[in-house]
Amino acid sequence: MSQTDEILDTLRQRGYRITAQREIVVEIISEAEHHLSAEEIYQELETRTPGANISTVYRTLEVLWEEGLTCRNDLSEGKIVYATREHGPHIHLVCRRCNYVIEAEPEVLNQLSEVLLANYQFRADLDHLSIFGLCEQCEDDPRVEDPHNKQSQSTRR
Amino acid sequence: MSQTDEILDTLRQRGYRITAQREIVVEIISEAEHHLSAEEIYQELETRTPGANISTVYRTLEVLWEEGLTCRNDLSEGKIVYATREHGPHIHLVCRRCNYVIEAEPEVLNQLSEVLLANYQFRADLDHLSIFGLCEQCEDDPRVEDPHNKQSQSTRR
DNA sequence: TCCCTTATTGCAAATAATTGCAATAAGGGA
DNA sequence: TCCCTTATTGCAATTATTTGCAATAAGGGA
Repeated sequence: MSQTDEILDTLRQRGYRITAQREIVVEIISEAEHHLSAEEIYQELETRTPGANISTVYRTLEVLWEEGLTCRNDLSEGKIVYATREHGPHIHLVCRRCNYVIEAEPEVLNQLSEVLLANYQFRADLDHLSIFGLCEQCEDDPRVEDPHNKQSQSTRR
Repeated sequence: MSQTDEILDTLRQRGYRITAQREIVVEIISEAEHHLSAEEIYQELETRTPGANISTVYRTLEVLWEEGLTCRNDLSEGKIVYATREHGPHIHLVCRRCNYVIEAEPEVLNQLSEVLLANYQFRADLDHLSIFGLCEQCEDDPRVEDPHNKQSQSTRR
């Protein structure tokens, strides 16, 4: 069964109604090579079947995320991005200074996952986690001179 | 030296200008008992010195966060909330289904912190991390019946 | 297959957050 | 202390996301 159908089936089993809009949104995310913003998904939806509304896209994405069927990440791109949980998986180390994103192995979180479950009975979504912090370059930067580093910020890499 | 002055001093040392607006925003966050939204900070700023603009608040909060002087969290409250890093510290386990938040000990992340630094040269901000997932109740919920659980959702706890 | 219940949608309005730009003012140097 | 540079602000407009509500339609039952 395809990725798309698996997700739709899960939704159906959980009592959600399968609408044309939801089908296509799931299809778009499943087929995507990389993560997509709500706006991008809406644009693609428009080309496939015009007439839908972007609030439907937002609501569909919310359902998919709440049901654990997609991941949703703030990668400092100015908007939230979405992808299937099969995409990747990797955790995102996002530099809060230069916005550079390092993709890290999710295995580093295995122990944490167990601890949170054992100590807090919390089943954490750790594949695709976003963690903010400082990359090596920003950590080493002498802060006093050019603290905002506007020029090199965008072209640092 | 007070919390407020420490933060302002750090900003000054890093080349930022200390404006009246920034002073008060830092003061408000430092004195706060709990995390605050940008809007709440703006309201408080208005009572202390009217005339400032909320975009200044947003920009100040961005600087403070980028400089590692405050934490910024999405706790599923519909808006981002801010607090000093001294507040707490604790990590937030946010249930993606019922929005319940468990406050967990940051110590569970000690090992992760070391691994990220050693393997990726990334200095992660792990105190005050938000992690989404499922709480015990939502994990155990039979999904097929009443998947949205609207009634009990808000009153579950 | 048709009908009924009610989840879902489209729309418009509201809220949250960001941004461009001209005016202002912080802080270093003379 | 005054001046100059330029970071920061206020304002208005823009973008991102959410929400209330009436109309629509999915899916189960007769």
